[in-house]
Amino acid sequence: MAVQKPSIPKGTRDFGPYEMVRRNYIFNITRKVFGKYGYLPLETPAMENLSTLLGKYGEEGDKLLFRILNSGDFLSKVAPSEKSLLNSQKLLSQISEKGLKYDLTVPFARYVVQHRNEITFPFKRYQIQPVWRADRPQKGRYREFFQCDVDVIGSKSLLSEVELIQITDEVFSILGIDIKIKINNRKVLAGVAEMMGEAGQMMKITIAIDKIDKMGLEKVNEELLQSGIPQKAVDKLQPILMFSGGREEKLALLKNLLAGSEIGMKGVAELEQVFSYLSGLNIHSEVEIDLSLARGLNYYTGAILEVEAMNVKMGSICGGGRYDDLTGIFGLKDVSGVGISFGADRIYDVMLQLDLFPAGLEQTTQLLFVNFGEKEEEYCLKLLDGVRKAGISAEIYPDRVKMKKQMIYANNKNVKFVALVGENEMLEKKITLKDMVTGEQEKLTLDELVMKLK
RNA sequence: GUGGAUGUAGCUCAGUCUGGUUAGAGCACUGGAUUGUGGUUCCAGGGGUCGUGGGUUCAAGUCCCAUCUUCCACCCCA
Repeated sequence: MAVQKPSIPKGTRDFGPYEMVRRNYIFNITRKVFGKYGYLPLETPAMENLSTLLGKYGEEGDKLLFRILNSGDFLSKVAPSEKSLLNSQKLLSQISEKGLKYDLTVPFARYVVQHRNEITFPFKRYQIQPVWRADRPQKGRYREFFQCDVDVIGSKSLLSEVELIQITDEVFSILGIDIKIKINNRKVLAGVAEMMGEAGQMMKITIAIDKIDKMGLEKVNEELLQSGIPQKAVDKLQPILMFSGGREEKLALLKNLLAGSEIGMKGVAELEQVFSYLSGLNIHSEVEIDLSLARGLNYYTGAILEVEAMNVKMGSICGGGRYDDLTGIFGLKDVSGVGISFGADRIYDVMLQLDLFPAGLEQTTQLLFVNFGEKEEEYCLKLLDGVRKAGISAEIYPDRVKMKKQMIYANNKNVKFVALVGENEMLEKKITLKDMVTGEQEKLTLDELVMKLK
């Protein structure tokens, strides 16, 4: 058989020990903070039935789903008339019924509905797992990446929104990343569309607001007109497009503009309530109303959140929001949820760029016993046991090879101390301990060594 | 999905424009200087289907086409 060059699929990565200790550092911190706020862990399968996934993420999302081919002779059951390439959409639905999960929120909703009788509501869970998207990879975008989700489902209280902001603030403050939390509300966006007389065009309008910084007022207006929105409606949007000012002014402007829209006013009230709760708390990060924040996932109905890192160019590192009826599709009505998702891979990239990982994360072995030979091996094995029982991570070099090789091993692995036990030490019942940083060495008893390293 | 760049040793890259002996460097690796001492130094050595497939040519790492990979921008997103 010809030797083939090993490789992994586009947009996926191996995580070596260097990456893993740093990734675990992030995961451990998020887990700890989530737990502190009363969230419990959950895991769901890597794959879901396509019926669970399709239609939840918009048209774009459906395209980005990884589909899994049915097992066995998957073509045998397809009618010959549908095997033609022209029929690919129809064909696809018959040869594939499972897909890799696209996010953690939809499988979570599925779980909640399926287990509704075992769950005590409000249900607070966190979930740290990989998700897959068939996107074209680029900076900070992977086809397999990890999300750390926290959600609370079964409560409409805005305290949950506030709690998510607190969690976000705490996690990033521990990690050392300066962030800006951007908040908006789908009800406000719906109100804006309603006020323009274009209630159905909320997404189009929001995308246009989003482009104002990049393209400028004229181009945005042009694009709106081109996409079939009448001049009269576009005119009504101008105050928002041309707006500049702080949070208070923004809220005042919205109240004024959306006075005729019940849903819009509700959204504004929600925003105000959240900020009122926040005002009494000690939040380090900047929290800003961003009217251009839309978020593509079409299950959001209330607050929407996004986090971006300051001082570094990277897409959003967190995103989330409230979904009033995600469980409705699976047959459980009137259960509102809200959650936020931490993008572990982007957070990792940001921390690497800003050099925020603490030193010494990968040091595992504190002490290495050099292997001098058969008798020494046996003797060291007992010492090793004693050292480990004292809680010190230690190992013996498994092969009786040249000392130089063993020292290089210790050095490359960042082992802090090396124990040298040969004939002399065995007679004296001592251990020669070498400090790999200073190069100094001294003869100690086992007890003295344990005291020193503990 | 659209547009642009990229691919040469395990890694980072030179060589490609202007085709012509045996394709180079640094790092890493192996052995030695040093048989109980690593991280510094010195010496020696191994390692390449030049991403893959096709074409042009007396001759292709170098020119042409296709394809894949990675990266960047757009779209969208974590």
